[in-house]
Amino acid sequence: MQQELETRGRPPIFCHDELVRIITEMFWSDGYKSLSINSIAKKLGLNRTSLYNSFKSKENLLLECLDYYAEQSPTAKLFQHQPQQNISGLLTQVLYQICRERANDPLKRGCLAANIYTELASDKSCAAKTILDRNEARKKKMCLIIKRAIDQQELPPNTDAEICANVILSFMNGLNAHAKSGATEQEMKKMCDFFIGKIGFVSLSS
Amino acid sequence: MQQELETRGRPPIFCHDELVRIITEMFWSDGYKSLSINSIAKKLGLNRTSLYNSFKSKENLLLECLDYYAEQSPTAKLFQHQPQQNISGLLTQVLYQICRERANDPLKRGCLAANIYTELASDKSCAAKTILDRNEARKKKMCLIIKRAIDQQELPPNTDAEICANVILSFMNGLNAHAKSGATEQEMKKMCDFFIGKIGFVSLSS
DNA sequence: ATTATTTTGTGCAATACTGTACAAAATAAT
DNA sequence: ATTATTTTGTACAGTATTGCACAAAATAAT
Repeated sequence: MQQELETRGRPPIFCHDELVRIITEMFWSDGYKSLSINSIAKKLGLNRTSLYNSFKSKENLLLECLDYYAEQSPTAKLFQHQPQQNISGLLTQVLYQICRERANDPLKRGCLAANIYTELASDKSCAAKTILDRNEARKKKMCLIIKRAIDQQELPPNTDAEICANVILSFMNGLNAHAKSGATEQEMKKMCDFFIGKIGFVSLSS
Repeated sequence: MQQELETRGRPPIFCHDELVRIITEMFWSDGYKSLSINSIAKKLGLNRTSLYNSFKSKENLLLECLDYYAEQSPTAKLFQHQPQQNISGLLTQVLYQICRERANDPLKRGCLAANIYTELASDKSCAAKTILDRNEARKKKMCLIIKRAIDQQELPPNTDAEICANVILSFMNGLNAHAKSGATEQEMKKMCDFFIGKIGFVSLSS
C-alpha cells in the first residue's frame, strides 16, 4: 500500500486555477454572453471538451471567475477590515484603488462584477441568482462597516446605516461605470474626494 | 399630375415607430447581444426580412430604440429644464421619478441606457461609439445644469461643476443598477434623500 | 391595363453556439 | 503487463445567428 504522490490518469495540459485567471480577463473584456467556450478554447489552444471537463458548464466557469475576481478586486480589502480601523480612511483608500485600477486599465473595462451584475441581474439563469445573492451579501457587509463607523463616531449617530451603505455602493458602482468612458485617475479621485467630503465622515485624528 | 396621398408600393404590415417602442422593451429585458433579430421577428409574428428592410441592421435598430428611450426616460425632464427653475427641486423630482419607475417595473430591468452602456462601452462595435458620444453629451448637459445651480446660489460658488455633475450621474447610474436587485420605491427614495441632503443643495425658498 | 415602387416571404449561405458520446492517449497503482 | 483512472481529441446533434438574393404580392401613379 503506497501513498499517492500524484493524481492518477492522464495529466491535464493546463492548471485549473491559472485557467480561471486567464478566462476572468476574457469575461472582463467581452462580458458573459458574447464570450463563447469555443473562442476561449481557440485562444488558449485548448480543446473545447477539456474546458467542459474542467468546468462543468459555462455558467459554472463564470462563477469561478467571479470568485477569483472578488478575491483580488479593490473592495476585497474593504471587506477584510479590522475592528477599530479608521473607516473613513479605509473607504478613501479603497475608492482611490478603484480609481487607479480602472483608469489605468487600457481596455477601460470597468469592474467585472458590476458589468456581469448589470448583464445578468434580470436574467432567469441559474448564475443570475448566485450573482444577486452575492450582491446581497456585499450590501450586508457594507452595512456592517457603516454601523461600525457610527459606533466609532465617524458618522452621526442618527445615520441610517443601510441607506448610507446603499448610497456608497451605488456611487462605487457608478464610479466603475464612469471609468468605462475613459476618465483619468485624477478626475475619478476628485469625484471620490467630493463624494467622501459630502458624506461627512468625521475623521478620527486621535 | 396628382399629389401623393399615400406612399407607393405594398403597405407595411406594421408601424415603424410602434415597432421601435415594442422592441425597446425587448432590448430592455434581454440586453443587446442576447436579443436576436430572429427572436424579435418570431415574437411579433413578422418576417425577419421585414425587420432588416425597416432597420438596416441590428446596431441601427438599437440606436433607434435608445433614441426613443431617451425621449421618455426620467432624465429627459432634467435635460429640458428651464432657466431659473429650482434645480435642487428638479433633481429631486427626477430622482424620485427614477425610483418610481424602476421599483415598479415588475421585471426589475433597471435603466435601458445604463444597461446598454455597461454592455457595450468597451466594445469595438459601431454602436459603442455612438453610445459613448451620447454619454459624453449627457455629462455636458448635467454640467451646465450644475453651473446654473451655482449661479442661482443653490450650490457653493467654489463647487467644481464638472466633478459634481459626474458624481450625481454616477449616483444615478448606481441607483438604477441598485433597482435591478429589487429595491422598493421607499428604500430608493431614502437613498436619494440621503444623497441630495449630503450634496448640500441650498433650497431656494424665495 | 401597365408600370414603378415598396414590402413580404421563401430559401440560402456561412458561421457560431452549447453540450454530449465515445474512442484514443497518458499516467499511477497493482 | 495489466488495470483503473483521468484527460484529450474527434465527431455529432440540435439549434441559433446575421445578412443576402430573388421571386411574389400589394399598392399608387400613369
